[in-house]
Amino acid sequence: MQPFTERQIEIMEAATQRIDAHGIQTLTIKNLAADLGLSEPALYRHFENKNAILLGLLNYFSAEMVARLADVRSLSYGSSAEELRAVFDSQLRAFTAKPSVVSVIFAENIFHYDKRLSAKVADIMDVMQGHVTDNIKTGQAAGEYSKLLSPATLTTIVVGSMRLAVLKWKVSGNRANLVKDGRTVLDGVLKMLSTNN
Amino acid sequence: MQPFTERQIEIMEAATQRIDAHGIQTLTIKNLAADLGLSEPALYRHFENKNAILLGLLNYFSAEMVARLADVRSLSYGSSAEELRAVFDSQLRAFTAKPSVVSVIFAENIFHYDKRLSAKVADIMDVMQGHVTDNIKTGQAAGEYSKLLSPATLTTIVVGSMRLAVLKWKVSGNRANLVKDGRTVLDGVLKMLSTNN
DNA sequence: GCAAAGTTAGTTATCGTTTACTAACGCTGC
DNA sequence: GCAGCGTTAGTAAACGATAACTAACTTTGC
Repeated sequence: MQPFTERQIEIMEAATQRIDAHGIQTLTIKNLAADLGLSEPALYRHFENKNAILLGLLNYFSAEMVARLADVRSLSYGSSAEELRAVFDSQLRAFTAKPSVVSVIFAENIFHYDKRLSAKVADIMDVMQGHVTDNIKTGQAAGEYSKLLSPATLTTIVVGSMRLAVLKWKVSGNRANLVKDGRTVLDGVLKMLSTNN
Repeated sequence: MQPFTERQIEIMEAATQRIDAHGIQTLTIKNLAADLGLSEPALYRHFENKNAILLGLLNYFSAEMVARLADVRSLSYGSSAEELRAVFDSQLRAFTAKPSVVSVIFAENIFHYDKRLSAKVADIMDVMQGHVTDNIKTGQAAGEYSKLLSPATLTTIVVGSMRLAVLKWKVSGNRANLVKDGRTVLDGVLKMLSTNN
């Protein structure tokens, strides 16, 4: 989307960390300014209002994710399963590097009071599901995945399983190894889905 | 837990519906009182404070769910798969009957600002996972389910898939048929998990 | 020397909650 | 059979705290 200034990125990351650590209810301009060691009006030098910070941060993380996944998928893989592993590996590594992002990306409900914000979150979810559905269709066409279930149902199973793995990691206080645990779940799904087990 | 008065239940259901429709950010005493056609202080005749309303509603729905699922599982079934279908059938029917409850039961993040509230939501999630893990262990022991994957991984897959099915229904504005769509996903998982396909 | 980025000191609106009061009801005991 | 009394559930008005935001001034770096 837009190119953000350094200060804007600082503000958006501080907002994300606050939402992650203490919930959106505590995301006030006062708290956010204090987190950054700034006065409240200083924030308004960089964003028009509080909502613009939230919309900005969703656009910021969404753009990063779209670009990164496009990158991952532009490579060539020996099999559909291999590509799917690469996609989730990239995603789970990104979450591990910036755990607080998860609290904002997986947050259909906390932005429910604003159409634009909740639409953006739904949009991010659709991007991931799109990648998975593509992968499943290709894998089924190649005879690598079982055709017992429809791509739609399989997408729900794959994405749902991975989302819950992430949620469990979050509930554990990010103490678990998300890349490893997520890989175990994905391998499990692939094992059941594969035609040559 | 406690037996709630009729008025308390009215208040808790109004709060749940508001969270569902407009997000927790708009759950103020003023809005809630207006929804009920009452004055603000009237609410304090029935709950000590705003937090008690939220804690009360989580306890209220959690108790209903625990009792209902215990009931479902007290019956006897021809197979583990049949029992699992009955558990989720009951759960999805309950969600369909009271769609707003989902927004509050699936809300690890919106209660993040309060330990007691988020612990209660985590607790509710554990109850469901416990039922599923039990079922999977029994099904594996009976040779009905594949032993290729651990009960923990299979639980993540089953519960994760069903949660995403519910979330999709919610995002669709509850327009879809949750009982039917959820059943499709569960049947899909069971098909892959079953030893005699 | 000036634009960008910060400050102090306010604004108005709304938050959760309390105070003080009342109408309606059910139980006593004579 | 009803006066006296306590309880329940409501109200209007106001509380202090805090929300998002702004006007006006100062500092800073090229």
